[in-house]
Amino acid sequence: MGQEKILDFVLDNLKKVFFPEEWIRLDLSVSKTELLAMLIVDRYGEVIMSQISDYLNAPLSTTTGLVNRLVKNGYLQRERSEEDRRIVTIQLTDKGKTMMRELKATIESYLERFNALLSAEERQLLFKIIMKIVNELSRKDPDAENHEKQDHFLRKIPIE
Amino acid sequence: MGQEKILDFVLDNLKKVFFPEEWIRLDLSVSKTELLAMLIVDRYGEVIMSQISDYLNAPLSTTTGLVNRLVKNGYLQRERSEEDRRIVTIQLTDKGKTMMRELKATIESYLERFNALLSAEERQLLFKIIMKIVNELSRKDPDAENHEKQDHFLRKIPIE
DNA sequence: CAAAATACTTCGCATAAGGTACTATTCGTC
DNA sequence: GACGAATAGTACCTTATGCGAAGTATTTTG
Repeated sequence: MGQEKILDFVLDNLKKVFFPEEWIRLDLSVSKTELLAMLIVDRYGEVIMSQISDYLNAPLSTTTGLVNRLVKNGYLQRERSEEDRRIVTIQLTDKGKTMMRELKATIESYLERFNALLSAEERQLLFKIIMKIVNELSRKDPDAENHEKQDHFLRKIPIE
Repeated sequence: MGQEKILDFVLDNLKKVFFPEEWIRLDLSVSKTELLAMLIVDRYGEVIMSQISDYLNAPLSTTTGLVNRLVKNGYLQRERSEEDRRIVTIQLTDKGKTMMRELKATIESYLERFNALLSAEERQLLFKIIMKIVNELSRKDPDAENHEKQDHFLRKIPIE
């Protein structure tokens, strides 16, 4: 397949790239952004509003609205911190925890489906290639530096 | 890397999956949906409103608003068909064509960057793997059948 | 030729996202 | 320990997007 055909292939599949939620069958009751917010809460157990904002690269005003919705719909709960009363901490409710469990189960079933398609060598090489590409992409990312300076958190998961 | 670590890796990168436009540096002056509309116009040269609606899986009322914006901003032009005066045909303006050219150039430069990272064998195997995964994903897609029955268009690009 | 179907548009509403201004609390420093 | 600056959030308002329902114009069909 030549370079031009690859370009055509990419263009024909740009919709899938732009709207992955349509082909990844995660029939979600929350929006993509809401899911990401819940994800970060799930991964840290408890977060503060600013951490969600940082993670989403969104202003606090946006996060307030987002969390309002998730609280109203029973996925998150707010709590005013006692040590620093400016701070509001956010946790998952039981309903929220259940949803995250289901999300993980869905993703795992996808991973298994893909794994089944590939041989051990293919799997390994694919992993290597993905890492190369991820590194290449983050290398030229100007956010990389800006972001490091004043982070509320950001944990790096060491791979391999 | 074990299955669980892969899950963590996926979860940690879910944001990149959900919002690819943030790491694909396509500083766009139009929204994702608008870009997709322009893409389909570009690929067919001239389309009708219903074709855009079909492609976007959106009702015509949505498409009208979308095209209004793109016309107002000078990317598209409307024309009433003479053969069937109910039909409105859409084309790219020069400004729209320029934007699409730039989009393609950007994507090509990404492809080249990735290509440079991979050996010939890696490239080939990656292609094979992508095809396997794309096939697997589309295999279980219920839309696949529904869509075929009454399409305004939909061209399949034969790969390889 | 009248009724149905097609291709769109208009209008009004709902939601999401973000900017600006505001409140409450804590920190810094004198 | 008091007062201004900084921090953490919220409230309010505006804009953009998306869609349903109803309406218009044109073509098809029986």
